Amino acid sequence: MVPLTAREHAALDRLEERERPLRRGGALVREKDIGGEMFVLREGTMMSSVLLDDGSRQILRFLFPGDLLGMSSLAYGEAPETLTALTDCMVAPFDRAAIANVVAEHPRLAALIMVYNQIERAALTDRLAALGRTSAKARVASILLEMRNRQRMVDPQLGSSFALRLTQEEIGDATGLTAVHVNRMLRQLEEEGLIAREAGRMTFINERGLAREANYIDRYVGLDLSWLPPAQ
Amino acid sequence: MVPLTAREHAALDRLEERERPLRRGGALVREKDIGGEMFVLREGTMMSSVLLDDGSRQILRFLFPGDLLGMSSLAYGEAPETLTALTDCMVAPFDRAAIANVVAEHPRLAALIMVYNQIERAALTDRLAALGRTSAKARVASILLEMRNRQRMVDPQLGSSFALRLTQEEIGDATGLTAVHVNRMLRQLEEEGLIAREAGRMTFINERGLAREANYIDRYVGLDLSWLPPAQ
DNA sequence: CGCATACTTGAGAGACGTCAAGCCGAGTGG
DNA sequence: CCACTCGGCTTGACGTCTCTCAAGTATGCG
Repeated sequence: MVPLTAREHAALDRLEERERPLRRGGALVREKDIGGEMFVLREGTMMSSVLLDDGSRQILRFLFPGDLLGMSSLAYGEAPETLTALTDCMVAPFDRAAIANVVAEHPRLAALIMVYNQIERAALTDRLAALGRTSAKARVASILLEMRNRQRMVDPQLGSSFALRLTQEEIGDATGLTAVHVNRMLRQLEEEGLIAREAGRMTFINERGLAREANYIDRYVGLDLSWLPPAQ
Repeated sequence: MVPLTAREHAALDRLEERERPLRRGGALVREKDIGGEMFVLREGTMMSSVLLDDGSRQILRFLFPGDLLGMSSLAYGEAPETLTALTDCMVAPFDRAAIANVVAEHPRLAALIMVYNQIERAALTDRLAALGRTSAKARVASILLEMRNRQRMVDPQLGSSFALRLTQEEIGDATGLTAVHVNRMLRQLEEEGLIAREAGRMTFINERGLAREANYIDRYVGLDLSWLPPAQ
């Protein structure tokens, strides 16, 4: 999005110099963990979630390569959310001192982290509005669009057919529904000719109609970075 | 929270040098507004909300003195949310160049803005989990606790009795409920001896029980700022 | 081949929404 | 001072969306 200087590139490379693999299903951070480590997701798909004390789970966000994980450590000693791998992943851990260094030495990178925070915030508020004010069908449709669009940022030639890689229970935990009802909503979307499914593969038959159903907004377009401070 | 240097104080004062009053009910920013102004809320209570295209509204967050408003301008050219005054307010506008200057000149203040973003993020994810996975009664209870705790940060001697200053419709728009159902939930909380109400005044009779009902977490405690870079 | 995990479908229940009516207090204008 | 309106609160009856429970069907894996 923004051409970086050699010094900025070097600073980012230092954040990512260590690598750590993570198995599908593995937890990178659990709620209330202490340690304050943060990560760059390099490969794979993850999710962040919270557990309520009746045992139910709310998935907050799906994470894709390039995302920053665990930034809540900047404010809290205990992790407020769990980070789990949906597929085999590679992450690059770094600590808060590394962020302190970036902020002190690379103001433009610090500003880009703030931009990242705002994009994530907008995505969270979109889901908040979806949970509060839209129907089950709309919420499921919006998860489908979100997963495809975010996968497409990693693989730009991804078309209208893709591997969702979520169980119906995970879709339910993201949308505030039960797995049973997610199933019914998927079938309805299928019967209405909006999507098709075969063996975990999802195909958008009528993407326009799906987006209309879902009220979906892509928060990775419409960015305006003209204000960034000069590189240093 | 953190003792600031004279230079840092001066930089913050520069952000707040202009002041602008706002009447109860007035809109400071509307969705899709262009302009990218941001604000510090100095006095009063505000809310941020989005409108869905069926006309329903979701309130995302309530805002209190000291809060930063409209930071989404850091990422977007168009405002993604509306900012409305719940009471008469005073705000201090600043522009993105001011943020660029803070980031370039005052790394520790930049880091504090990141901390602020993470606190806000945690509050949003709490509400997300509440909407997705808790009952109507729990959501209403959690709004009551949130409003009291945040008012108490402005006025530390505020006790268990306070002016809520929200209509039942506003509570509904924040919790994803109808005003009618909010009314029923308030009455239930009252009948269970958790709260009392008289003429817009709310009193917590059994705060412990209310917090248990609500699953409420105060996101302004448990902060860990030990990592901040040195002042410059 | 047996087991676990995920998906599918039906029937019935419950939480929350919709519609409608009435009430109350604060302005406001005659 | 009194009608009048208006926004907000309250309550009942009824409808519907989503959940729960339960059973059955793939699919993959040791």
